[in-house]
Amino acid sequence: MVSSNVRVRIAPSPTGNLHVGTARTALYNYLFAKHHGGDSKFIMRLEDTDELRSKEDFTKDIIDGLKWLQMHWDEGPDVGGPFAPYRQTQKLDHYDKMSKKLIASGHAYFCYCTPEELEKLKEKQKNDNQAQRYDNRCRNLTDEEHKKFAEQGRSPAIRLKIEEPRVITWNDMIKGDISIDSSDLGGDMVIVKSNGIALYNFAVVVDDLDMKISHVIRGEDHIHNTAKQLLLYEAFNADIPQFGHVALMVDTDRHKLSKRAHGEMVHVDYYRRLGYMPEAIVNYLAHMSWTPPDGREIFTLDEAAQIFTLDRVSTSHAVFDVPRLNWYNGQYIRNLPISLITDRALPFLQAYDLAQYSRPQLEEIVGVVREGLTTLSEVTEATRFFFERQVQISEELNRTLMCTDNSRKVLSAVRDNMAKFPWGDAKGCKSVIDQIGKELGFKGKDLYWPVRAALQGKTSGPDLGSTLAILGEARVRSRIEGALGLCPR
RNA sequence: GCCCCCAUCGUCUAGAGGCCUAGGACACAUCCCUUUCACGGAUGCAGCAGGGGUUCGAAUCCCCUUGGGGGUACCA
Repeated sequence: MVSSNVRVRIAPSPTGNLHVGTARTALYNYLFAKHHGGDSKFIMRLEDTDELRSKEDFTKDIIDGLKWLQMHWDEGPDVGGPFAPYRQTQKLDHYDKMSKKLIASGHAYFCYCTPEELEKLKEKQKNDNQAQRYDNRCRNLTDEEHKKFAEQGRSPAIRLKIEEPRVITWNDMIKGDISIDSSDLGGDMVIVKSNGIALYNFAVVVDDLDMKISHVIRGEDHIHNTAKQLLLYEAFNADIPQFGHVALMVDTDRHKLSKRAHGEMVHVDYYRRLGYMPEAIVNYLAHMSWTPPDGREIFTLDEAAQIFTLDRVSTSHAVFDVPRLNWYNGQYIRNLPISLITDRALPFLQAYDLAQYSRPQLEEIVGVVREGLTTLSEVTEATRFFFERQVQISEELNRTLMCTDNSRKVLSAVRDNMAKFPWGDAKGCKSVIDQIGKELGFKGKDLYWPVRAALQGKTSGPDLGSTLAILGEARVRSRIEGALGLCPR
């Protein structure tokens, strides 16, 4: 808890569902703010100026997803705040006003070039083997020329003058000194489109200024944007925030994680549906490019916030590795309170008749299978035999195991000793089976497998004593009798 | 093409000149525990991209090469 007044933001654009990369960037901003404590604020802002691709469904997915991951913001489109609105499409007039200021101060100008003209310019540059960029041709239009274009009915875009050459430098909080030459920025940049809508780089700067953002932590795909945005801060003669660029997450082929190439696996919602724990996702994402000083692997959001610093964020790409995420998920499934895991498992058990068990029994059921789960969606299959009236025993198992004389002896003995089982007591039930084994002279597989198969429909699964204890007398009796009936003499 | 960023086991990383015969975790393999599957425990496998410097000493600093990634829009 060093200094207060840190104001950071996550600014997703609702052009797709919540991306794991966005989640990680949000996480680093969140941790940074929480680490500084005091009056520090984590802000959520929607960058929806791309009217073609933005959708309300995506907005909902992003907000829900981030909240599900437990990253709560202090200001945002849904909770408001002192610098509302937090949605760019609601600030279009404001951007317009701000752009006119830059024109008045001589930093920006109207550009009447049509897309066709620009295309032609590029074509020519390409043929001449020159770098493709805007040639600043509208920068010094005379009043007469302005009039002429206006009379032709052309509506102008607004461009920011970019002085060339000059070096733009900043000390990146993650990467250290970065410098970019203004000549490599592609010429005077458009800040407002000819349809009057502000462009990304401009809207971002205006918003970050409006919202008094102190630190900008984002993906390194924004490094050149930062150079452009720095020019805008200068034009506004405003204080410049600190910038930090996090290396991207890539796939096993080392390409940027994208919806196009990877489909749903880049979306947080995909993992949510599969039954991943938000705690595990956050832990995994945090640990991806940041390591705590003490090297621990498992930590909560709060614990991470205590010790999070940007100087421990990695400068190089990280491969998004699902097996590792799975390991984290398994850890949390095993160690979070059983009542919580049961709550989360319930949606995956809706196909079953849950009323046949009490809540404590349901917790026991989830408790005995959780050890083997990677994702919670697997709980459906893992617990099937607890709920279904009839257990399916395969042809083969039937032939090779169930219909042998030995198995029939074991099962008959279990049926005849039903009264001896202390239902509800796993250890007690187990010892009754052992007792039966002793009397029959069976042990190991010979003893356990027939019972296991009769009750679970398979020879591997959760602990046998627990299974008996939870199933209870009625279910055990009917399953044992069912199994005996499968191979009548 | 041009610009920028990056470079330690297959993967995530520790490492800020001697503590490194390079540590941990995931994955994988073997063993132990165990009626089974898992869990857990133990062990093993495996890495400083290459080449030059600087230095008594380099994974760590500098340069080059190579490789990888990102950016080059009136998208965000």
